Amino acid sequence: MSDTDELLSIRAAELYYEENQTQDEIGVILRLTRWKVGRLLASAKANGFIRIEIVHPRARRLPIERRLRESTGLTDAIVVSSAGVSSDAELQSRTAQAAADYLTSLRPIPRTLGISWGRTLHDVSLHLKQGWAPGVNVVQINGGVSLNQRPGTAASTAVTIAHKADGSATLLPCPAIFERLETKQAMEADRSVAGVLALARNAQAYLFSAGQADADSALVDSGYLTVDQINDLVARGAVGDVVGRYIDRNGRIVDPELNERTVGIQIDQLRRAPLTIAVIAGNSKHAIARAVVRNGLCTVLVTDEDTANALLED
Amino acid sequence: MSDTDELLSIRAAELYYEENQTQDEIGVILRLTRWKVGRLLASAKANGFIRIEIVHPRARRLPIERRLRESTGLTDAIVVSSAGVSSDAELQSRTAQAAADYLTSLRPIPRTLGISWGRTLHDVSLHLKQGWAPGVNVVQINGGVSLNQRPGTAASTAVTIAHKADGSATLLPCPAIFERLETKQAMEADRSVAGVLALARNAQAYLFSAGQADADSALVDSGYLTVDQINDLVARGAVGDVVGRYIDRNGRIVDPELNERTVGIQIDQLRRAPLTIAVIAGNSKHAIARAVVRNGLCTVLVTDEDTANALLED
DNA sequence: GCGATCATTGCTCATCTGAGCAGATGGCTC
DNA sequence: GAGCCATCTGCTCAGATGAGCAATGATCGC
Repeated sequence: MSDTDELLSIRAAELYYEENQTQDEIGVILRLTRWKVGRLLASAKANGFIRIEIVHPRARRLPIERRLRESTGLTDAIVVSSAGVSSDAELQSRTAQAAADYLTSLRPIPRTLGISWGRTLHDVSLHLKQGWAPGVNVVQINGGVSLNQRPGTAASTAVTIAHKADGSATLLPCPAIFERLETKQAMEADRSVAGVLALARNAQAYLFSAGQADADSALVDSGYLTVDQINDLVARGAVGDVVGRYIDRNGRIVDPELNERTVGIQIDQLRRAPLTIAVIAGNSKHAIARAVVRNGLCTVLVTDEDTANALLED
Repeated sequence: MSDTDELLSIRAAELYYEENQTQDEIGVILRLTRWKVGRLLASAKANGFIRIEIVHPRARRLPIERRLRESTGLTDAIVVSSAGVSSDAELQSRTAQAAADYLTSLRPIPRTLGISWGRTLHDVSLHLKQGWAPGVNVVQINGGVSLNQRPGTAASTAVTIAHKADGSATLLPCPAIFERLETKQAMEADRSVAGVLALARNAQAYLFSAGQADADSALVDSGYLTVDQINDLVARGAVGDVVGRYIDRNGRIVDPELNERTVGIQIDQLRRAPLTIAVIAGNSKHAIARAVVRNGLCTVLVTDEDTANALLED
């Protein structure tokens, strides 16, 4: 397009979008036919001079969602807009809200829903509305009686989600990671735990988040791992954890021995499940999000715009 | 609007603006009539959820221009968009470009144009296109043979503007500020200077910028004033200078003695002139811009979006 | 419970707008 | 300078959209 046409297209856009003039009226002002004005406006759009943003906490980015689905093979992708977001906390809250919306609109409604725990899922549980589903059995899929007392523990998340669905919660009453393998095996052999794990393995759908591998991890917070241990995992290639298990960028378990001492369903069970919803948001989680998506650990991803764009850049 | 309607309006907006669906198609997806969809979209706009920005160096903000005209009584206001601008320099360049555009489209074309000098006007002179007007006599309206050698001096600005209009430049060959009043009076009495000043007083239009009152001022740069003097002026209420004369927020001369030693047309001559174009941009110039506009020192203001909004906040 | 009032809904109609097409325009080659 | 190709322009026509209006439904005071 010529230089003067470009300038004209900007003048036309000002009159059209800011002054709400019709293309006809603009034509009179700029001494052009209305068809020329229409073409100028189209070219302004095509050149990216017109930026339309939906500024709202619940806004999603459908084009990015589509590109994500196409490029990754996800069955579904939910991408929340980061327009007008100032803090990472706000972004995570928006994403949790979107996950809650997605769960609510899910059809068919899963009879049993396996969930992990953490700050993100706790946030999702808070955003769900009372009666979001008519009865769902929520099953905890990895251990996690928090060692310290804070809101957002595994139990409260599961109970809240189940309660709001007028359903029941089945808790996994044991730590996330045992110090000794024998204790863990003994625990798993116990009927109460084995029954929950069996239920967890047969859940119709899974909802989980993922943590980045750093000192802020919920597993460190809860006292299961030390910062030193995390640093060691990172040195060995860990990008983050999924259901308490640390994986590298290729989706492989970083420390098999540690993995053995971790209670909960295996990564491979997620990989085989038909409906696994990952909720991962925030700038620090790009790496783990990439590992989860690239290695088929989820079929549905709920995330934020920036993380999604990072995934698309591959 | 109800909460669910608000959410629906966002969903509709996503489909309409990001996916280019028709309101009819959206109606099918959201199980609404197309009229409902239209109303939802209208309400999303009315609530400010839809933000449309024109991202282009030449983009202007017509609604802000209109509000400025209405609230200040300016005969014209040109406001350049600051969308996508990263530096103050870029903003000033855009504004200079807009001023050049305004000059070019000015009708009737002024036979004599009085101009001040400074970085901004130099920038304007560079953005003018060869042949922007068919002959204009450009007259310098305040003294300013720069004491050091840099591009952007008073003379080169006037000559460039005149040259590009295939016109002539009349320079005011004397300093901006004299140290002694007697020298200044003697100079003004000289035919060569007096003639230029008479021409300057009778210009059909004026084009000038304004400087903020701080150490970055062009008058300090050029060696006419020291930083200490500026600080003193600021302490006495100065917000900036217009054609070399420092004024306070009420448009009054801050230091009459200094003013007497300053060569050029008086502030009051600007106030009386029928067409005075002020070009003022940048975050540091909000105060002086306010002083210029509120006190009727210009009839046309060319500025940036942020400065304009600052003016509107009064 | 009942009417009055006000917001909401579905509709008609006029206007606005984009797709597609034929003719005009303007370089470019030979 | 003739002819050709690509681009641009103005147009028709159909689809998309907003304004305005009557019907419907909700809400409130009595």
